[in-house]
Amino acid sequence: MNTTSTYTVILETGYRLFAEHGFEKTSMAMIAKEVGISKPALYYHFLSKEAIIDVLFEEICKDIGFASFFNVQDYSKDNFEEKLIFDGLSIISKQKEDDNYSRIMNQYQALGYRNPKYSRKLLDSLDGFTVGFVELLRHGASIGAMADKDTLIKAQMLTMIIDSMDNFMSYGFEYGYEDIWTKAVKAIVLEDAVK
Amino acid sequence: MNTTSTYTVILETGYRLFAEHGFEKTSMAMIAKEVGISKPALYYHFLSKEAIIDVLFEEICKDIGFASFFNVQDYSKDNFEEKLIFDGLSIISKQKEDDNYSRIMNQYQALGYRNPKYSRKLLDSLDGFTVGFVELLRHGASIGAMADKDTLIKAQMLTMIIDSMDNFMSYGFEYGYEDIWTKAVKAIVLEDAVK
DNA sequence: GTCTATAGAGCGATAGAC
DNA sequence: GTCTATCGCTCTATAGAC
Repeated sequence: MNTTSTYTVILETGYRLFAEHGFEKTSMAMIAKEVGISKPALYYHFLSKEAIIDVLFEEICKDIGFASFFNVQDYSKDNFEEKLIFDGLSIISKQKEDDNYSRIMNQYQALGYRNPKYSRKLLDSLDGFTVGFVELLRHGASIGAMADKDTLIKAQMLTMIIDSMDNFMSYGFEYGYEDIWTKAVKAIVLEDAVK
Repeated sequence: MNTTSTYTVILETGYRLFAEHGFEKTSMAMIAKEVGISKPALYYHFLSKEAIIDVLFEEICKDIGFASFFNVQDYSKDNFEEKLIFDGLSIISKQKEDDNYSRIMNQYQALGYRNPKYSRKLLDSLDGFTVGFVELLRHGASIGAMADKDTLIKAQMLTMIIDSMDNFMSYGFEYGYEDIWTKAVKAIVLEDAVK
């Protein structure tokens, strides 16, 4: 695929400008100017502004699946806790590389409040994490790495913490993310020594 | 104070319309029409659209302090864990009463990405929660209700979970919030039996 | 404090030529 | 596939009367 086609340049430019100024304050004229073409040329490639926003959304959603970060089959009794911590931290690392990501997602979340077309995919993505964590924790229980208890609640908790870390990081909040994730995982894996 | 003055009606109407349609898609004409006055009358009360948004932000920020939900002096050794769970759940309850709240905050977050005027207060608010939790956990340690260890990390974790629950709830995610919060608190209070 | 009327700018999108 | 020119609309904000 030609990754320097006008089509692709438009998408990359749109991603950057949308993140920087927001969907509404980024006009088609701004995108066209930044790409170096005229407005009608932009409309030749995309039927509307919404079309650009939607195609970008599709592309982003492809990359944020649970399976991109966690591979259940690699988890053994010996490395379970350690690997769960490591894979979670890899999400944090990826996040640090792209400042624009959270800004864009914040806007798709806003769109989702008013249009189920966007909320459905966001919910699916988060649900994928929860389902993935459930599977992972069940696997952990089956190999004796942790207790088989409250798996759904634990999975939901991990999902929320992952999502929240993204959020806080994008806002420049200087939290001890590595320590928080580590503590959360340890609390969940080691749980049930008490109560 | 006259709570049915035009000024107040404008703020209440703005809050509702901004939550429903977003800042950008809510025009001054829409607000004026909904309030039942003309556009210039609206401009008599507020110098600009941004002024309405800013005054609303001030009002909202007043209500979301840590101290509104947690009172450190009420926590004793006997009720510590139970009360921490209860007060956290009271935030969830409040959240459930106002669908508009998270939608509005999502937008102030978006504004904060591009204007420190908004991000500063949001960061202060979250920081207030972290500082409050640190104080609360230190108090818990001093009265022997929990271990005096990793207090900052624990406080940050609780802050993130509270914030994330708000977020997920507003999106209609049917999570076991009560159970998640309860488990998080227990994990933090009971921690250090191991490691 | 509220109105009618309007200025002035920017927007998404298109016509039609090349 | 790209251009110049422009349409039609909506927006924030104001002038000036009452």
